[in-house]
Amino acid sequence: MGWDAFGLPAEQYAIKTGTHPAVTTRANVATFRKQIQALGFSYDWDREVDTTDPGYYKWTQWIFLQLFKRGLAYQAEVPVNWCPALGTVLANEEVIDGKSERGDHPVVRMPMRQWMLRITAYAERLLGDLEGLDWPEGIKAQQRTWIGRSEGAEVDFAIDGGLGTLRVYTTRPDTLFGATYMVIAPEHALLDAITTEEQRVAVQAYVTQARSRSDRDRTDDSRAKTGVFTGRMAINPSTGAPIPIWVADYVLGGYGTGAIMAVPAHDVRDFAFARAYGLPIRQVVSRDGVPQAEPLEQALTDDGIAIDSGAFSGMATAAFKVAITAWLAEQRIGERKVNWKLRDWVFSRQRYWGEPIPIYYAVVDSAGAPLPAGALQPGDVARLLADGNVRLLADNPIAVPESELPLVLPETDDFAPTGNPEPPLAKCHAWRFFVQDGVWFARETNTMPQWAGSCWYYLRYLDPKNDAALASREAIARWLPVDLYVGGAEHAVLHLLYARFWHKVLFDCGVVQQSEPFQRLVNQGMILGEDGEKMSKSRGNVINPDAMLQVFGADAFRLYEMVMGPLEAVKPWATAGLHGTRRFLNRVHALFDKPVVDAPADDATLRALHKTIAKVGDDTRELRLNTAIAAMMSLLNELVRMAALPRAVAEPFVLILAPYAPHLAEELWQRLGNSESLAWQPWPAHDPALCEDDTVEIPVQVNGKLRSKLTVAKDTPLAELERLALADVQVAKWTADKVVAKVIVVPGRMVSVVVK
RNA sequence: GCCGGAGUGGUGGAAUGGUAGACGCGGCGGACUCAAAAUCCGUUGAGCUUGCGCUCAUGUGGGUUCAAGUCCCACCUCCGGCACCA
Repeated sequence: MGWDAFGLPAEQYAIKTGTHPAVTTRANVATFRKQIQALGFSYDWDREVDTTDPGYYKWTQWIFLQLFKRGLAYQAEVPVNWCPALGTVLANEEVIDGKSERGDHPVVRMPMRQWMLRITAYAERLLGDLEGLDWPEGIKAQQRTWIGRSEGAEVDFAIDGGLGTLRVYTTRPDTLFGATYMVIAPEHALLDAITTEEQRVAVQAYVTQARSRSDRDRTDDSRAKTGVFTGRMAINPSTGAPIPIWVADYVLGGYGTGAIMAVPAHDVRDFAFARAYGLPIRQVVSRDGVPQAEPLEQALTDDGIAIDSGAFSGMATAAFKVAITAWLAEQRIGERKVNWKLRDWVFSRQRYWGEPIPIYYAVVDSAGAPLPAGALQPGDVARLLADGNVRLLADNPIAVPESELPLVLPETDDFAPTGNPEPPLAKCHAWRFFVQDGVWFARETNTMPQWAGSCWYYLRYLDPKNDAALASREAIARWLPVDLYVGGAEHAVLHLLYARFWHKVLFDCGVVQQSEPFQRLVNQGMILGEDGEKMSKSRGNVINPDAMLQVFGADAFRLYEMVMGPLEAVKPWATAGLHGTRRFLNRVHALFDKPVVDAPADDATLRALHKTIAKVGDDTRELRLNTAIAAMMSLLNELVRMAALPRAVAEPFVLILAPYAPHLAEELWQRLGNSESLAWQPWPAHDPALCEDDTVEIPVQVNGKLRSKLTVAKDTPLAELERLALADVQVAKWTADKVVAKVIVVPGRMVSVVVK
């Protein structure tokens, strides 16, 4: 059991009430632990972990240092959501339509120094290794989309006026002849240089407007595309034709080169833009070598046959791509290029309640000289820093030695925002500033995001008390990889991608021996409210497990959750269904009021028992918990008919029931005279011979319709089955004045007669 | 729009290409009870016959097959995810 207890909710509650997040966390953990224990899960509580425990986050920090040493953790200027009114930086989910979720205050995007993790360095492996994983196709597909590999080419376009070249990325280099204009993103570095004097005012106005637009607005597909001509022309290298360079925010600064060649005839976005601004549209791909009638209704984005493309005309798209990429390389104006949508991971948060990042910086004066210890106190250094008399060597981060981990979060009662974009830890002067070798240093004040602790917790389960390593080599060798990971689909990309990334880094560090952490993944479906809608307080359809436990008991509750339907399915709660599982348990209990006898069970009962043992075993392994329970219900329906209960039936029945209804099963086990818990009993064995019946019912079809059933010995020969089928009274009615054309006999299964 | 998943009785859901509706919930009838609840027994897809039976039925329309809920093609609806990524 693990508590992922750092993060926003505890911190926000702390700011609101003044209660330290550690206190809230402790109380919440105690409540949850009690609830979970009441359900009777077989967790190994000796392996309980808590991401906020310094003994745990020591290793979260240790992993960060490994990332840092490998150049996978670095600093960059990244925009954050700064809310002046609240005096704090907000997470993306706290910002709605450019306003803070709390209080509806304006939020501005401002650049800030952040720690980043270079997950992009692992993009290729994160994509490729999905192949071998036993995961739901949907999750794999989501990860592939998120990683977003695309193949294409980069191409240089000469800018008119001797301004050098503008490089674009395209996945359709074969449409180069159809590029009739170019677009660069508003944040493109060359925009200023490209813009002509006549257009400068218009372009600057557009850029300002684009910047104020939230990401959400910018990516709203339904919004009409906007843009402004920069005044500058470029040269299409394939045709030599001058084409205008526009600036438009439908081109993203952060992807590819931040500039595109626009081919309106063969790209829906370029088509819409060209239409809106009256730009030329030139067809260069056709379905069959013949251009479509103009004006075009829409862009033709499919592959096809090149037209009007110089020497390349007539080529199929795939071949053309190869040919033109080679030509571009030859001309030294382009090359093949693979691009990824995946971005590096912003790894710092301006929060108190998270793992401190184990990094510090030298404090230097305006001349760059170290600040000697002197008689200064940490508070004095803070003041010097605030007044600009000293600064931090932010470009030279220094790792906290591993031997000094954990770097513990300072005790404080002031975890409120600082009122400026600095994290709350900046206010903990005595923690932040320290003297080493006679000069001052300052610690990093950003903390890690909540993902950090949950990225690797499965490793800590292996060896949760180990103080010398995150887990011993023996424990890692013994347990990994995780053979079954059950989790919600909401973690499809972020958590599962981050965890895979860290695991691969640890693999490269030699800490773990497999490159993937979770071999098999199953997504349990969400339980909806009784109204079929997502449970939510505002909707008032929330089911409180505690109340259900009170009324129906833990076993009935567990059983109901399992019998509702397939584990993966999203399904609505129905309290009425709980009556069914409770009734089942009552009936099991009543069954044991019958005398338990040592006499052997009759053949039919024995067969039913063994079939059930086999089915419950198979279904449990395959996580078909609903049908496993149904099978036990069926068996019970047989057993209640008996006057006495043979021990040889009662004991295995209790044992297969135990994983599903442990409380009742344990009680019945004791009533059977056992003093030791059934937890130490092996799964009961089933006799395959008893799982097959001697006589079977064979359906007989005539022309595909069921007409009769034969009850015959299991191993009745084919010829005999055919004879019996044709002799059957019911079958004869349908074959009477017809010709039997064919008889298909599937032994033990079915007889199918075809008549004409 | 793209990707993934799902459409089966009144209802939750079962069904290696081989007897559609297992097992529940609910309903109906009966037993017990003064009565109700609980419990137990029976019954329960629709329709026709109320006889042995027959016809229809797994979102829609085609197809493959002796045989299709299951496989193939086209489409509809719902859920989840992504979405100006060139």
